[in-house]
Amino acid sequence: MTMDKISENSFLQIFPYFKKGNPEIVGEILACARYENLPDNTMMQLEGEPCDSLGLMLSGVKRIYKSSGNGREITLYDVGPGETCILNASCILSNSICQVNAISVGKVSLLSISARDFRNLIARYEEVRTFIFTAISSNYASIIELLQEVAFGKMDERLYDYLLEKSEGGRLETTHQRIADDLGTAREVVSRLLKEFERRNQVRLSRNLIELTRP
Amino acid sequence: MTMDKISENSFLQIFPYFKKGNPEIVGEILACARYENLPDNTMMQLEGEPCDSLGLMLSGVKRIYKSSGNGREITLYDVGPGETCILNASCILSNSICQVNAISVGKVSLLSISARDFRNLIARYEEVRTFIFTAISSNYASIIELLQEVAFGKMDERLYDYLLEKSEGGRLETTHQRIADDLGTAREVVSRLLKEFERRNQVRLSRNLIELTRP
DNA sequence: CCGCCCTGTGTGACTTTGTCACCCTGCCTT
DNA sequence: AAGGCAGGGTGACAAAGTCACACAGGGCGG
Repeated sequence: MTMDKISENSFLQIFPYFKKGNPEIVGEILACARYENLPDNTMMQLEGEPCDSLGLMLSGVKRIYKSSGNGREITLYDVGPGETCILNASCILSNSICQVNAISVGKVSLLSISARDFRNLIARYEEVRTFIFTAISSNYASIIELLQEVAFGKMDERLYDYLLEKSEGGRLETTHQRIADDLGTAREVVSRLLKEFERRNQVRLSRNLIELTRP
Repeated sequence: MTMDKISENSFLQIFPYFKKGNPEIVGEILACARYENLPDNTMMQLEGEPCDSLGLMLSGVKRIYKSSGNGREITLYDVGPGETCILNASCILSNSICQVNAISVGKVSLLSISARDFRNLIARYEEVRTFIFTAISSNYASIIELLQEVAFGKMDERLYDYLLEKSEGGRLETTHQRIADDLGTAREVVSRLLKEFERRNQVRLSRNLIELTRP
């Protein structure tokens, strides 16, 4: 699906929030938005750079993460279709520097709105403000939960929860490194714990694949 | 200073942000706010309870923290005079349940605005929205920084930075437990590291007191 | 004034997690 | 066929969290 436009209808499918409320908003948004297609693994934001635009995700996933500076990473959250990255918005509204990195996971399509247009929209439409406020709240909640997990959680539980959440039909195709980068730990730790799970017959391991024995 | 009212002028001293912009706002805020005085160590928010009002801090400090459920705690941030707790605001705006605990550190005075009145103010005044958006951004930044520290930081560095930040004239009157609760670690860890610092002549320790030798 | 108690602190032993330094395997390329 | 490389395994040690006590000193009731 390579296109360079999107209809009001398909936009409303993905962002149903805007169905209620002033219908002219959607027109305004589409008028100032630029449609973008990105391949897998494309950097979308860089720590330390200013944010010049806000992205409304149409399809695919944008992973927001932080780097440790010496090889480790941690995923803060994912932004999926119908969502927008709150740190991105917050960065624009406060005219500050981006604190995190963002990268596409798989192919991504999005509507990009310039910082100026976004400030304009938010000043003019109550609905846009509420949309952002709602996103902020739910995002805040997930960040606090992550912080709590990192501060107090045990790695084995966090890993097992991760497997349950990410696997489909008891299967998860990924690498240990990828998991470590999501959880904010080291690859060796993930490998060790997975091996331990295998000894307890909770999983079966092979290259690029983890199978849960009782999903 | 025990009073049950506050003048527009003193309000503007503490919240200079509202000096520019529509002057009627301050009147509106004061009209719907209730003045409150709280003693030290008073619970101001409880995890799991709904937020019924927003607090504008006038004096003192409100500590926002999370508990692990088995004895440990971590301080997310402090809210001082001229600030308002963003999680509090976010909770009201999204009509959700409070995720964190808040407690007064020392005597506190504040203006309390009911959830309804706050929603009203934010709907009507651009300035109020900007005030909140700005607070959100800076608060977000501090939470992300904390998360990064917790995920990747070394405890000895975090502790030393804490001592530098919290001490006045090279002195810090507090208990090891208090420090541990701020940093999100165990008391024993703090005690051990401080002892280590003492062996290296970086600090002198006595009951309820830590002195930096080269502040 | 004495003994008790309670808060704050010190410490050893053990577990969990992170780090470092390798190694092996199987697949892909040349 | 040889070499390179991504993914994974492992041992050894360091850093941090947990558990179980021990001890000190200040305050207080008797």
